[in-house]
Amino acid sequence: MSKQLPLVAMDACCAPLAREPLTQDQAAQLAHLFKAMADPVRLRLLSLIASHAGGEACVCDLTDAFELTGPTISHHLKVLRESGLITGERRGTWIYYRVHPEVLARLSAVLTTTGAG
Amino acid sequence: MSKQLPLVAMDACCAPLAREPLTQDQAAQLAHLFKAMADPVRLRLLSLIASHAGGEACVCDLTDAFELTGPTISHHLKVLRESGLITGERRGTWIYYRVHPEVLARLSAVLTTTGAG
DNA sequence: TCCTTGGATAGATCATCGTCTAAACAGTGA
DNA sequence: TCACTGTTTAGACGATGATCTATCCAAGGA
Repeated sequence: MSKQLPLVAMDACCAPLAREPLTQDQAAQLAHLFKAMADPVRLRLLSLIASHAGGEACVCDLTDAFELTGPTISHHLKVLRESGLITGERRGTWIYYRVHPEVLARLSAVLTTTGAG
Repeated sequence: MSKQLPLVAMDACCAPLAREPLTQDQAAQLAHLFKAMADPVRLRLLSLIASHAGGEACVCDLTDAFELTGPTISHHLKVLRESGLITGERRGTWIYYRVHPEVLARLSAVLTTTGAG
């Protein structure tokens, strides 16, 4: 569980899309985040974790929702983790994941169109 | 300028991610949209169009902002168009693009975390 | 009609991504 | 220590995607 720097990098990002053009750096950062969410499995994983009781879910809960092998789920979780969208914490046998709501909120803010006509 | 059905398909989508798990269909639709935005060039294109005076921009305005060939820009615009994020309209010599704010707003709503604890 | 300019399409190439199997690592309990 | 379960890593393979060059289509003016 190492590189979650994108979370920090997001600090600089951004005014709403409809407000002013993105710089190349901002666009690259955002694209990285959107790419992490640009997969049906990862989107469902994210919503499964975010909406789970207590705001966290263990991998065992997640795997059952898909017809995919363990390693594939693990791969997708890694992508989400390295994008800073979720964090994982081991407690005993299981690892529990939870979302970083600030990142989601920031993304939401970038896409907002209200008051930016 | 044909298939912009995703716009319609979005009608069914969705409660905020943190509210309830996405169905497979919803996840697939959203992933399609996020994939369209998961590229720095397309993100900048989108922000350039959305923030341009009058809410629209012609391709000639857009091309200058990138060190890419015309066909490449055209390709990216096509991806955005087919995702329902933008529409193009020819007026005389030039083609003008504008964003579909509802789609952006819907995406923003899906990512919102307020009131979904 | 022909030429010029704005923009899209076709087809190729190279890189990235999603998935798998096999193997390794991390805890738990006997 | 060994065996068992949960999870990640490594490496491979096929599919998808970003970009290019070459070509084509649409509109305007001579």
